[in-house]
Amino acid sequence: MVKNKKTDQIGTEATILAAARKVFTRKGMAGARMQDIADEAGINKALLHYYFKDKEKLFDTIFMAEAALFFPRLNIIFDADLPLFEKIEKFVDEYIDVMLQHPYMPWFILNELNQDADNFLKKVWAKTAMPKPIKLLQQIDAEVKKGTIRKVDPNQLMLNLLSMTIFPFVGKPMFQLTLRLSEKQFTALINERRKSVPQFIIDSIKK
Amino acid sequence: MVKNKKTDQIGTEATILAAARKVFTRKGMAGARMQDIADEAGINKALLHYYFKDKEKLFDTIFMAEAALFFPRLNIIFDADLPLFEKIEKFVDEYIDVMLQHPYMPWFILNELNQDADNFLKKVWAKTAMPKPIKLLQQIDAEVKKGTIRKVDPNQLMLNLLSMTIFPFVGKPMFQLTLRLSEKQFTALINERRKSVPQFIIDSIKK
DNA sequence: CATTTGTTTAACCAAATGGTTAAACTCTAT
DNA sequence: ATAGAGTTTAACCATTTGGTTAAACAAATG
Repeated sequence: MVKNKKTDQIGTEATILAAARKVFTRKGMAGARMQDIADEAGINKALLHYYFKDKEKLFDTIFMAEAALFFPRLNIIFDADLPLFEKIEKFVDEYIDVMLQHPYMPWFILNELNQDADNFLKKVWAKTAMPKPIKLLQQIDAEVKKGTIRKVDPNQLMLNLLSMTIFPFVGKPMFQLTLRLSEKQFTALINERRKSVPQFIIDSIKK
Repeated sequence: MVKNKKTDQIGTEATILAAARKVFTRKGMAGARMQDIADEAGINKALLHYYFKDKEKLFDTIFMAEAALFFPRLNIIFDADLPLFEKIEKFVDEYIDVMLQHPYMPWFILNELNQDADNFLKKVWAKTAMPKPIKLLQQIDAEVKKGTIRKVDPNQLMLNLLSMTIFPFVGKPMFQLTLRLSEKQFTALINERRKSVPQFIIDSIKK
């Protein structure tokens, strides 16, 4: 048996995965064409099926791998033993990190969730970890009761936090067009948000 | 020539459009099946094509009609002659209105923008009105300079405003699952946002 | 050199899908 | 009553697409 071929195997496999990710992100699962993926990867359809049995398998492979990256990290921060403000700062900063490295993921995930939430639940959140914001919600509630922050509905604050962190990635084309931002300008704006979003939130809720 | 048939014609056409909207929203343009739309509308494929030449035509009809509802309204608020805080309040309130009436639209629009921004530009924003937030941006800038609000980057504030207003609709399934909200609870939460979001923003930027 | 794995080429198949067609039936306005 | 619009039925066609297959080639390992 040959072993060193693995180098190439992994190379090709990675190429395919990257290509597929690109196409799936642009066109969605239904809109993506196996031929497009093969083209994007610079290989042919036969080889594509040599590596991945079928479209669904390919999709799931990508999706699960990426999803496994996203959600556990969420929970670690949610449950961390940190003061509220620090937790918010950390959340925004870390999540912008992950998203800058995988800018297509939010869209990917929302797409799946939107099309078949139940399936997503079984397929992804059963195997990785469903986001469990309870602890953070309780923490907010506690701070409100202690009177250390303004009276806010924890759910609303959570919605705001997630919206401001995630949405710019989902609505990127929209923002780029309406605010007339180049790629660089957009990334710069996003990076500023590591500071500006927590600042914005804290300014709003601190007494 | 018969004329009164129009009553039924409009009835059927509207039924088709509603059905198509539903299916397109769930499955996206590529994933939607004409047969599904026909079924959803309680008619047959032949009749579907009797009313709408092809899938693209049907899609565009829906899309343009809805988009024409969305964007002009945006600009009216952006350009309105109102104090900043009131403008923010009005924006959030009105947009939640439109979105509650057309909950699928944000997703629809983002989907299109994500798949082919250039095409969207030509097809939709050329014919309706591209969002032009300049005036609001300038207004924010002016307030900062006047010293009536905290020093904020207008672009960042704009991102925050749009994110908090739109994202809950886009991420609805995600929020419903993670926050364990029934349909009613979710709608209630959204409705509270008419007040809570402007409040949140104003609390953050007012001096 | 021979064997194995990776890869291409090119033809092919079956299923799904968008779209068409023609004939017949229903209803209603005139 | 009749003509035309709305509608159904059912068969049909062309194309796209996911996926397969077989033969041949490349490269490297043993």
